Amino acid sequence: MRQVGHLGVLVSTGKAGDAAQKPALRRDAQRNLEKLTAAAVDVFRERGLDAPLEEIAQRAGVSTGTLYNRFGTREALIDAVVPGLVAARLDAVAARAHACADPWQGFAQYVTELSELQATDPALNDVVSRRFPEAEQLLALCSGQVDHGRQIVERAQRAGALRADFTPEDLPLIFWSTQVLVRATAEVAPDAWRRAIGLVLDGLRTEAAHPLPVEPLTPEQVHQAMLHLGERKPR
Amino acid sequence: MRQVGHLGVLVSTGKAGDAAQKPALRRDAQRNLEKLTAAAVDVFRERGLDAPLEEIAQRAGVSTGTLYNRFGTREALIDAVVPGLVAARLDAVAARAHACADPWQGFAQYVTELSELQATDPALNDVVSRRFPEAEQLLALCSGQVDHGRQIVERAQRAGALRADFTPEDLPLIFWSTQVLVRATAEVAPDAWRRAIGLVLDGLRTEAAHPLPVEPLTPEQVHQAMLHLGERKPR
DNA sequence: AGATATCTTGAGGGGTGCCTCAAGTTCGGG
DNA sequence: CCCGAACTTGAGGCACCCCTCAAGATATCT
Repeated sequence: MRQVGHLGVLVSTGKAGDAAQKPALRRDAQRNLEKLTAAAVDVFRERGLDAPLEEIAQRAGVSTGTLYNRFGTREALIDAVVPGLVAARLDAVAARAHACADPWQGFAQYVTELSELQATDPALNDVVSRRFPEAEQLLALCSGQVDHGRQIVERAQRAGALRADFTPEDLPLIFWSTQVLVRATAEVAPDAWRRAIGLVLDGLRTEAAHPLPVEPLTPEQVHQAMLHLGERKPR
Repeated sequence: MRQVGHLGVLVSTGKAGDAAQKPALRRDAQRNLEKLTAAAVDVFRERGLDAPLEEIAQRAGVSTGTLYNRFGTREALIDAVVPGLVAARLDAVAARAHACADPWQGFAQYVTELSELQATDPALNDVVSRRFPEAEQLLALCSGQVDHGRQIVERAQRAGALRADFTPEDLPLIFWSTQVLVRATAEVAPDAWRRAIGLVLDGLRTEAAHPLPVEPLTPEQVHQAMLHLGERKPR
């Protein structure tokens, strides 16, 4: 029973060229793997990261068994596909925010553009508002984005524009709101989220600040909450 | 084929004492109906209005067939049960808001207390953020609540405290946000929503107002959006 | 070409939940 | 006490979706 470990792709778990070289897929298997990742990209973009795996297999022209052979779990597939799908756009948003001369402007633009991505791309929406703990690449990517967010927040606060009691852990609150708003209004008023973001931003300026009733979340609480956000069950 | 119409309860669809008197349930059937509504109250409160009907039947000690005989649809059951479950508390919230001497205070308290109910009671959360178009009683109740909301908003605006470009149709945006926030943080930081509400409220004061990027929703759009909010599917 | 390890298939078993209907049970008036 | 109408039952069909595994197909090495 050779444990191939459902990797197949980028086995670079440690230093390269080590003992356990990649077992080298058979050529047909390699083709299928490519068809699968391509299909996954399409389906995830259209339907979000909860899309039925059966649809991905079908669109790749392959049976679900093959999908499970290649990637053993949904999250492995996500990890193989989604970072490439979202990394560039997320980085670009953070970069544009940093490039903004006015720190408040940079912050506001960051929040707005991220929400815009959420509204446009279901996969990205899931990336921003949920967490897939088995998806290491994606996890790393997210933690990088969290850093960007923190810097953008801190810069706006140093400039005295963003209220001082705001914390980077408050950012997710905003994106969670956008998530549900986008879902609710996508087919009826696809820009409605802009209005909500506008209202919130006005509450984030230093001049607007009134004391807040409770402490911010800890990063760990944010993480836990994001895990819960994917659950299907009412309770 | 006698069309009894899945009513059984309060047939008062039109003027009473008319032709189609209530067919009068058999005594055992009446008992079952009572057990069912009692069970539905419990289950809806614990799990929200999407709770499996099978669980309600089971908790009533009755088969699902009986449940479907009495109420033909989930919404009929909701309509029979939920108004009594929420009306008093919703009215009380609105009344307290009106009773507040300071209009801004009244508005802020209204938003806060409604969110509090959302956080506490899954059934109420669904009532506030979704719409069940077949549930006439409940629909009527909601439209009454909308009126209350509108009055509270307008009073705060007349007092110059609430920004003038806020509309009653913006209220649902807030409650949708609370909905997702409560779901995400219930087990991790059950008061987190208070922080989000605090931030939003600070954006709603007249002094905080900056121009908003898009028009408010129409009441019809709000209605449509609330219909969508219950959907299971990613898309 | 033959042999063998690798890969694919797709039916099938899980689980959740909705809804129905033929057959059996119970009520309650006569 | 009897019988028909009213009521209940619960297995079974449906729809999703997950994941597995024995059997068959295919690539690659010699």
